[in-house]
Amino acid sequence: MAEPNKEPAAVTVRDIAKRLGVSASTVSRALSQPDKVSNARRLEIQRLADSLGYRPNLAARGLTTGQTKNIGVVVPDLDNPVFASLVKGAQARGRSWGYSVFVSDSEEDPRLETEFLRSFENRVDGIVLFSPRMSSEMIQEHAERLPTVLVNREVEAIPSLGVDDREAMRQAILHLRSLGHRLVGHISGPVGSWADRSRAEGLRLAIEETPDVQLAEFGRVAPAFSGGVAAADWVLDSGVTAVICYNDLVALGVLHRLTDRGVPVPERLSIIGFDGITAGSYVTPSLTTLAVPSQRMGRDAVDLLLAQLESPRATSPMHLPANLIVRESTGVASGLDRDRSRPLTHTLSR
Amino acid sequence: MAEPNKEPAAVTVRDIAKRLGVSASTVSRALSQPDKVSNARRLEIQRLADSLGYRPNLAARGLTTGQTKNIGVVVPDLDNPVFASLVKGAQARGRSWGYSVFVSDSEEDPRLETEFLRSFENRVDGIVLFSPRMSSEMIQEHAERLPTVLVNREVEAIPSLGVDDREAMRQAILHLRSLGHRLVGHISGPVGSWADRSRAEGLRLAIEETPDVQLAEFGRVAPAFSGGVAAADWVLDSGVTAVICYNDLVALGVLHRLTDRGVPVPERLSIIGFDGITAGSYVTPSLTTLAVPSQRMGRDAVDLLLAQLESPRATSPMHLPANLIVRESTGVASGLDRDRSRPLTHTLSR
DNA sequence: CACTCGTTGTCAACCGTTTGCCGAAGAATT
DNA sequence: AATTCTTCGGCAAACGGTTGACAACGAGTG
Repeated sequence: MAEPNKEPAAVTVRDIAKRLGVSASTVSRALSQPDKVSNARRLEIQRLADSLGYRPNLAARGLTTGQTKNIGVVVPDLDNPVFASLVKGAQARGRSWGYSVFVSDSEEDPRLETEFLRSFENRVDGIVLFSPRMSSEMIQEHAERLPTVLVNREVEAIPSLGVDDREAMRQAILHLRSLGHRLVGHISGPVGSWADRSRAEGLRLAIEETPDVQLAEFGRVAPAFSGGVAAADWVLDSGVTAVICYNDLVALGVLHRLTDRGVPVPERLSIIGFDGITAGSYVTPSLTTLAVPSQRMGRDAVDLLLAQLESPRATSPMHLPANLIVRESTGVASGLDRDRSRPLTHTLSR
Repeated sequence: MAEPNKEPAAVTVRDIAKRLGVSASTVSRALSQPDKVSNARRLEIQRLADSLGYRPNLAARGLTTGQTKNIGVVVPDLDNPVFASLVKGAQARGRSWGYSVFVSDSEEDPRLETEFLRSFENRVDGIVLFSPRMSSEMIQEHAERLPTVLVNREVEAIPSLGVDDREAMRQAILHLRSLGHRLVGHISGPVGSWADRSRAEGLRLAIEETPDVQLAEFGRVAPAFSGGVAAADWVLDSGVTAVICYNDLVALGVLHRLTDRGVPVPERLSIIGFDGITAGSYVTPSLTTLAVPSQRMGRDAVDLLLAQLESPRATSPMHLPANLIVRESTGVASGLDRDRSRPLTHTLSR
C-alpha cells in the first residue's frame, strides 16, 4: 500500500534468457565474453539486452568475481579545496576505468577514519587514503586488509604519492633569493602533520644549498586564515623581508592582517603560500604560491591503486612537482639594493 | 604467483556457524533479528562474530533485501566550494544513517550526468541530484527509475530542496535600502541555469515590494571571477551605487577590478555576492554575501531522500533560508545623504 | 497423561551473476 | 567414412546473506 511500486523491477539476465529461449549463462557469456558465443546469438542477445535497458547488477557480479568496481577515497576535509579537487580528480579517473567512487570526509578525526575504512571492507576494491594524522601502525594494519594508496604521506611498504616538497621549497627559495631576499621566515603548520614535517624538511634542505639565504622559524599556527592573521604581526616585527607559509590559508591571513595595518605587500614583506587554492588569485595583491596539482594527484592515486590491484608489487613513493605561481605578493626585497649584482642563476641545478 | 594473497579471506556467516555447530541462518538471525534467537546463543554468536572481525557483506545482503545502503550524489563541479560543502553534508548525514555515498562530478555536462545516473541504477537506493542544466524531461525519466531528490531546482512531482531566493533577495534589498541605496544593479548568471532564473525572480519580487528602490539589469556573465572582472567597469559606469552579483565569484571579480582601478569599495560602490564561500572573508574589503547553507542542504537532502525511501509520498519543494552576512563591501550609498531621515524599519514585514 | 503452545534452530530456496565442466553438433582431417 | 578437433551452449554450483516453512523440544494447562 505504502509502496507505489516504484522502480520497475530491473531486467535480469534470466529475463533475457527466457525471452530468447536460451539459458542464463549464455546471456551472461554473450555480454561479458563475446567470443564464447556465436555471432548470431550474441547479436540477438545484445540487441534485446539494450532494447530492454538491461544493466547488470554489479553487486551480484561482485559476489562471484570478487570485484566491486568501487573504490573509496578518504580525505580530511571536503571544505578544503585541495581535497575537494583531489576527490574530483580521483572520481574522474575512476570513472574512466569503470569504477565508482565512495567519498568520505573524516573531519580530521582518526576514529572516523577507522570507521570508514572498516565500512569499506568488501564494499570496495581498494582505497585512496589521505590521512595526515592517523598513526603509521594503524595505517599498516588497515592496508593489509584492503589495498591502499596513500596520498601525501609515506609509510613503509605502502604505495604512496605525494608532492615533491623539497623541489617546491627550492623553487621558492631561489625565487626569493633572486629578488634579493636574504632572511626568510617560515610559518609552520600543525604538529603531527606529515605534510608539515615534509615541507619543513624540504625547506631546510633548500636553505642548506643556498648559503646566502638564512631562515627564521616561526612557531606553529592553526593551518587556517586565523592562524595567519595571528602570526602576521610577529613576522613583520622580526625583520624578515619575506615569509613562506604552511599553506595558502595562512598566507591569506598574513596578507589580510598586513593590509589592514596598511603595511604594503610586497614592498615591505613578500608572502608565499602553499597549495594553489583559487582564493589566492582573488585577493589584492594576489598570492604567490606553490601550487600542488591536487586534481592530478587524485587521478594518479587512482591509477596507482588500480595498477596495484592488477599486480601488487612494491613501489617506491611517487612525487609530483609543485608549481611556483608568481603573482603579486612577492617582490624585490625591501630597502636592499646592495647585492643585486651577484650572479644568481647558475646555481640552479637543472 | 603474482597474487601474494592479500585480503585474508573475509569471514562469513557460515564460518561462524561452523565453529559453533549451528546453521548459517541462526547466525544471520542472531545478528539482524536478535529476538528470534535465545539469549545464550545470541551472545555466543555475537561474541565470536566480533572477535573474528566479522563484517557482513553488504552486496550479498543487498541481493536479497534489495537495499544497497548506498546513495549517490551528483554535483556539477567539486571545485566549487558550495558543491563540495554540499557533498560533505550529504556524506556526513548518510553515514549517520548507515549509508555510504557515491560522489559524481558531472562537469556541468548533461551527458556525463546521464551516464552517472545510469551507472547508479541498482547500485544505490537513491540519489541526490544537483543539476542546473539537464532538461526537466530527462530528470523526470531518471527519477522514475530511481528515487531522487533534487537540489536547487524544482521539477513537477519530484521531491526537492532549495534556497529561499526570494527571502534572500529581500534581505539584500532591505539592507541596501537602509544604507541609502536607491538604484541597485544586478549581474545575472548563465542562461538556462535554474538558480539564475530563481534568483532573478526573487530579486524582481523584492524590488516590487520596495517602491523606492530601482533595479538596473546587467547582462549575463560567466559565473566566475573573470565574469565579474569583465562586468565591473560597465557597472561602475552605469551610475548604480550598489550591485548584487549572481554569485560570490562574480562579486570577487568585480571587487578585484575596482580595487585595481583604485575605486574605493564600498564608498563608491557597494557589492553583494551570493553563496557565502570562504574566499569572501579573505579579501579586503571582505565581501558581504547571501550565504547559502550548503552543508545543511546536503544533510537535509539526504534526510528527505531517506524519508522518501521509507514511504514515498508527494512533497512540496522545501526551502532553506539564505543568510545575509554583512561584511565590509557594503556601506552607505555614495554622496547621498539626503533621505537618511526616512523611517525604514517598519516596512520590514518580518 | 494427553494436548496445546511458544520458543529455538534447521532446511532449503532465493537474490543475479559467473564459470568449470560436459555433451552435442558441426567442421576439418585422414 | 571414421575419427579428431572446435565451437557452442546448457547444467549446476557457487558467491554471502536472508527468510518462510517447518520440525523438535520443553513447558504449561486441563
